[in-house]
Amino acid sequence: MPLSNKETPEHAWLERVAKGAQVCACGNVRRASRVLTQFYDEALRESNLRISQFHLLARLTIHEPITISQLAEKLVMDRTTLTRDLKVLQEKGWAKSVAGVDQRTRLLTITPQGYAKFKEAVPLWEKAQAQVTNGLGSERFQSLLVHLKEVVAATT
Amino acid sequence: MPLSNKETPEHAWLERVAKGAQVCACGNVRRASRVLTQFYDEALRESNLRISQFHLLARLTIHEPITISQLAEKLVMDRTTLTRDLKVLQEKGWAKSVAGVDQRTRLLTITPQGYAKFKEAVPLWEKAQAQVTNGLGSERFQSLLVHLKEVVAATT
DNA sequence: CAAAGATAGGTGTATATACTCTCATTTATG
DNA sequence: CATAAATGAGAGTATATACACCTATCTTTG
Repeated sequence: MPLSNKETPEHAWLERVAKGAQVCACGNVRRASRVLTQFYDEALRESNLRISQFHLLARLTIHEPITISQLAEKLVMDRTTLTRDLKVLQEKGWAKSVAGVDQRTRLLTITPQGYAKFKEAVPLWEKAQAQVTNGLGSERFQSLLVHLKEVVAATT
Repeated sequence: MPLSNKETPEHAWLERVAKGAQVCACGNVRRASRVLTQFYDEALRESNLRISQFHLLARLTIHEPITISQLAEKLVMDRTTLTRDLKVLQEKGWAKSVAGVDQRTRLLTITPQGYAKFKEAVPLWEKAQAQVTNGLGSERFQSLLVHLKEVVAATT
């Protein structure tokens, strides 16, 4: 009688390795990313803004006018991803882009409606952020931020 | 002469808040998720497996046979997302699903080709994982994992 | 200054993610 | 036992993400 998959030494080895993979740095960060994104998205729900869009508007507020490539670098995000994300913001009237002096570039700015939308979402974000920092405790939260920056620096 | 956007008290306040938003737990985790996903995807490139697919195969190895909802819960992932992710794995012949005794459920299993693909990617994953743990140092890496689990627990 | 190289950006394609709605099946209830 | 409530899963839609490839513009170099 042949061994079933679950009984082979091969499977036993694979299963042991697979359990080890549960400490994957990437897997754990991706899981946390899913959970936190849902948590913040829910908190911002009534503003009709997603947390990813909130982050973009915050960056535009600080850095406008800025080119797509420059903004992508600040967000450590692929340039073409940012192009698509910004398309949504532009369709909603929260951001716009005009050609720069260098005709190859597009200078991004936030619109008055974008400012208003960002301002509307700020207290909702603050509430969510407070829940997370209180849940972890200030010390562990600071530690998490530091470690995340370190892991980004170590793999960029 | 009217004030430009950048000169209004309103803008100054928004800019100050936007800078504060750079400590957003969600934003920092999402950024780390992008960076780590690219890093691990690049490491797994020659196996033609993405890190997300590697995680799914690892989970199937451990838990098969398992229903979609049960697996989604283990991954802290939306059920409908998992349905779509698994569709890709099934098209590539690495996983399959059959109806369970309860005719509403679909029982997921990994195929021999799925085992082979997972096994092929293991050394590539190990190398990437070692680079991250060495880059951070064992102590900080352990600390990061603990904090990520805490933040997931605090917001789930 | 014209041609080669470099740079900024967009498009095609594929995958990942989740919410809402719908359908099929199962379980609970009268 | 028939109907209502609950449950498991898929489809429609929208957004996020990035790689490979392409085009337009600018800069460098002969």
